[in-house]
Amino acid sequence: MPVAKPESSDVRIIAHVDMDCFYVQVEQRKQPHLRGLPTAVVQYNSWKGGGLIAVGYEARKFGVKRSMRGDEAKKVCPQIQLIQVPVARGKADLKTYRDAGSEVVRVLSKKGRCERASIDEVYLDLTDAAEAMLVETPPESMELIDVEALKSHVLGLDQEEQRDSQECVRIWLTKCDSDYRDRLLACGTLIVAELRMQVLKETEFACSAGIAHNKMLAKLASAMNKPAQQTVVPVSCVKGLLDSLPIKKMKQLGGKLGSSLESDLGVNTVGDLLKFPEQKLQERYGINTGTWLWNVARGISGEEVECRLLPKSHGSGKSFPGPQALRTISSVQHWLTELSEELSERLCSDLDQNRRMAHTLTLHASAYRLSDSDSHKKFSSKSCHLRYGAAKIQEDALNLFKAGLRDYLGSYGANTQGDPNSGWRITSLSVSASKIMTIPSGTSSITKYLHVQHSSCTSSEQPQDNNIQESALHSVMDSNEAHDECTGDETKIEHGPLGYQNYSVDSSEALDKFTGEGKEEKATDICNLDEEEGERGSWKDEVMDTSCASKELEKNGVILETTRLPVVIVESKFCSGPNRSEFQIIPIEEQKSKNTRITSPLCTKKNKSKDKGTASILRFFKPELSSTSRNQEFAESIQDNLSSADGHTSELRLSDHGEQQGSERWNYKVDEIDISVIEELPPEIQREIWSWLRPHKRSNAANRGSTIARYFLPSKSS
DNA sequence: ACGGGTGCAACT
DNA sequence: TAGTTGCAC
Repeated sequence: MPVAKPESSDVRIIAHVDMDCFYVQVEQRKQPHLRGLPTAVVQYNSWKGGGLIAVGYEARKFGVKRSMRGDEAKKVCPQIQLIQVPVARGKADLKTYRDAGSEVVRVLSKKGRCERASIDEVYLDLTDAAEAMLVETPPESMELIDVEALKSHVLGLDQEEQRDSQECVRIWLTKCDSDYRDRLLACGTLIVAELRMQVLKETEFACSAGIAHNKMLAKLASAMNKPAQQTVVPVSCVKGLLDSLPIKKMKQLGGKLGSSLESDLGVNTVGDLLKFPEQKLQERYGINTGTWLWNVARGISGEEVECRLLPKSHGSGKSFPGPQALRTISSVQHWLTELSEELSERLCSDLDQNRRMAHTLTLHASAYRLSDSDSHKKFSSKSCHLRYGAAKIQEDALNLFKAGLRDYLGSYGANTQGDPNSGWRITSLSVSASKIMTIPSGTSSITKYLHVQHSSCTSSEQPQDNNIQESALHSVMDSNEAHDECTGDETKIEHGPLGYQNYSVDSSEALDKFTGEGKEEKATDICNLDEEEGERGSWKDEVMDTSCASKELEKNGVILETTRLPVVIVESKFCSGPNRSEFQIIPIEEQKSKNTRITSPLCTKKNKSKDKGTASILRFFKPELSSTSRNQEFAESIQDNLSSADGHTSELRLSDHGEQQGSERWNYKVDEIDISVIEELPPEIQREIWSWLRPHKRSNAANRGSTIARYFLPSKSS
């Protein structure tokens, strides 16, 4: 349910930019001969011609609608060009469109705060830019106003009836005695026109935009004149706009809530909503939603434009309708493999391009039982710590699925052994990765980093918010290395040739769910780091703790399980410059400072006693191995696991045992920026790192230029 | 047997 | 928190 946020009294200039039939444009750019032809993008051409997911404006004239099947579209528009969505791994692959969306964001984010709202929509907060323009070059001082701005639709101007509507707009834009808010809006209009032209020039994509004082109105406006046009909402016409607007047109009211307003309150337009006192709305829909609705009726929306250019999660899913429903574990396994591979590839790109890592893997499924056809859905989603590498994701996803299936079949006690025809069907599967966090750039001092990180984390009410951390980190980061999430998507070049390609992560508590123990048992596996402990634990304490753990590791040879020093090896894709150090320590932020679950063998007797399997990473640490052979093995390991998917991704799958424990709390990565940071570490750790890194460094030229980095995490045991 | 594939946010 | 639900494109 929507929630009301107080609207600040300060005037804001917000734009909503919406790409016109985006997928179609992407295809038309790829195949220019399609331009001007009725075109639609379709996925899965097999059943009834596939489903349309985007319809070009030429095709719309024929009555072609989104959500038509390809066959229907052909009926109403025989000459329609149906372009299929690319298919990879047996499923639709939207990468092309995602990447095209990033191109647009790159242009739009140059001016003002930018929020990527979806694959083809962006919100901009242009307040600062508009204010600056009003001071420096107000519209009335301009000799020439671009025609694109003059083509704007300004609500309330009656320009549609005017013969020279552009002249009307010019007058409106340059009127210097109008309301201050309108004057700012005029500046926003000019800025947005300019931005849209830039988007067109740099990407060849046309877009529409709405310019208003808040997101809600901007969004509303952007849809009013399409394609390739922009609409402005002056304050004075808000009421007129909303009065007769069907309630369901409002964002968030297109679903059940909107229907409820219609049927329960007889509200058909936003104007109708004005009659209801806030209290009445609250009584019916709760305090938050009630207030939100009351605000909606008045065009009030305090929602901020978030500074976010990158998605907060990645998912890969597929549905299996009707007869395609999956009926065996092995078919589920097959599809989970496909989905996991796609997800893994996207995670690797994200890491590579944006230095971000996801921490949670979630599996969603839909199912039904043959016995009762009403049993659809309710296949509970399951999540676990995310381990990188397609094989691991697939393995974990399968286990999550099995857990979900057990839940699903639950009391029916049916045969869950995966044999066919045990009465269940799967109609959709998806794997997704969330809790994505930016890896901060190198610091000159791990210690400093930790102090800052620690305090900023623990003082934050919102552990999810990494802006706080980011800004805190900037204070200790080399300025030229400062990494701004805000521009993370678009400033990769500024990160230099560095890129993180692949790595294998430590371990995860994922699988302990599936080892047969119930939840009670699992609870004992988890050391909750409560707030106080988290804050008390000093950096040194934590490191010492880890170094002790790492000794234990040496003894029993179970690195990932016995030390809370999970290792990540990262191969740099662009690791180019000969002058560039190959080894990097980069601290990885971990946002959760409170209640972080640490599943370490040091705090669980169960884990101590099991997991005797040897991680393959260990090979690199075995003292009897010469450094050369370690290098060799390392290189081989990389090669062995090279994934050929796009020719420049590869995956390291270092450890492959199924019962890993531990979730990182703090991670530090060895970075080229300042190798001396290693010297800040306790001697035990230093020795281990150097023994491992030095040979590598020397032989690196012969070693395919791999950049290697280790993450390790001192964490305070409870 | 379906718009599918994604993604977000609030709620519990 | 993990898991659910709703919404949107």
